[in-house]
Amino acid sequence: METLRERKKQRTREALLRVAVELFTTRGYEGTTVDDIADAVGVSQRTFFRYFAGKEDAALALDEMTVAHFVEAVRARPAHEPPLQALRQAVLEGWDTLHEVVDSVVPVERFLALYRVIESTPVLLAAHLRRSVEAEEVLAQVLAEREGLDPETDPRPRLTVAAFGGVMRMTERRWMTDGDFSLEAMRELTVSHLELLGPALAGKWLPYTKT
Amino acid sequence: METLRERKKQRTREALLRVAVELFTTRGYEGTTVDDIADAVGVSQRTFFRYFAGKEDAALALDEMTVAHFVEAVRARPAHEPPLQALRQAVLEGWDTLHEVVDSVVPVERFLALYRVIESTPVLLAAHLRRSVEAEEVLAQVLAEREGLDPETDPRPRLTVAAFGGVMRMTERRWMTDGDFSLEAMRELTVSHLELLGPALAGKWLPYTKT
DNA sequence: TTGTCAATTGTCAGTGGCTGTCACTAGCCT
DNA sequence: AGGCTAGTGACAGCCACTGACAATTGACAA
Repeated sequence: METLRERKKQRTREALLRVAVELFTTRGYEGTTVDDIADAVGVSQRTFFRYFAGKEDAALALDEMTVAHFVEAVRARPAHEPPLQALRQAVLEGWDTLHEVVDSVVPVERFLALYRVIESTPVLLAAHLRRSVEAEEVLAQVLAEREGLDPETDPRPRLTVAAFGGVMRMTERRWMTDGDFSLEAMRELTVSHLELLGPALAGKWLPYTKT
Repeated sequence: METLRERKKQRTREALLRVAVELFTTRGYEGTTVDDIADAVGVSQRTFFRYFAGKEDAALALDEMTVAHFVEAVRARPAHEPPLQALRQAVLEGWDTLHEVVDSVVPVERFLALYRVIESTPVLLAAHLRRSVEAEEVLAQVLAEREGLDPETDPRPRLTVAAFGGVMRMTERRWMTDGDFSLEAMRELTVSHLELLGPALAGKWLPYTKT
């Protein structure tokens, strides 16, 4: 077990994160000041900044956890799967097991609400995109290892991850704007987009028939 | 011709932009305050904010011009070209004619230096990515029109643009970090990446042989 | 030309994110 | 019990950014 100090720290951090998410999803990101969060938790503003690098960091902490979770899922995929297939399966797994990562802080629904805030707040969206791109670097490394390649000389790992990442973020955006805001809908969107990717990139487009 | 007032405004804006780029590339983005820029031009800080939405906006103004230029290049591509081919040609054209867009403010080399600053400054990179993603929405619309499709029902335009965009940004990053910082190198990287995209996404990877 | 109107600017005051410093308190360890 | 150290609060200060108002300057008609 841990020392009392560490437990206290953990509790403070969690309280800050929880309150931050609560306020961001109710009053909006810009409508919430760091003082609001600190006051609600009962600590000084200075203490908030000791736990989070910035307001942004608190808003994206949960997102970062899910990204790490996804990367782990890719690592855990059987080695015989082709790269794109491994990414695809890992994403679907990631969505299916979202609650395992997020529930310790807030219920999944609250996280999804936060996601909407991120997507609709320019500065948060920007930061989110940057982190996604950073994650791609890690993913490329993972793919390269799986295939026994060096990403510095063989561009295919990074290439695959970049295209895949582009499609995933486009899927997120459509998920937000299309009406259905359920994990099931996200699953379906993901599958159909990944299936269409090949044909869409290959030369001329045949007439499109929705499945 | 225009009124004196408009010419003055134009000159002020251009002076601000030029000085901003100058300072960002020499002292770095964070190392430059808005007051530095305003003082160097001889206007008040308030005036700076009347011409640019923020410090960020000044740093990315040139980038935005090149993006618009690229979108136009896509629009101008012959209708018979398949979508991905049109994007590819337009990008290459865009790099070849960079000077036409940028020279009116600063020499191309200075712009390339600014690009490095953007890529290496987290907050700027984030904003740059967000703008790129916004541009993708426009591009998807353009592709859809070319093919006579509705992007709301047919995901292929957005899909293509998303994958393409991912690859392009991955190319930018590699361009920065690989040694050769010339437009020619960028051209070659672009071509080789786009050529490898198809094979990289298709199932298992064959042994890679550099061309 | 001159007077009126509108656009542009500077000044000032204030908010909010974020950081450095320093004294103080509270858990830890012998 | 008492010294050590990690964590905290209070305070001062920087910088990006905004609203409000007054002063200036170009535009345009009488």
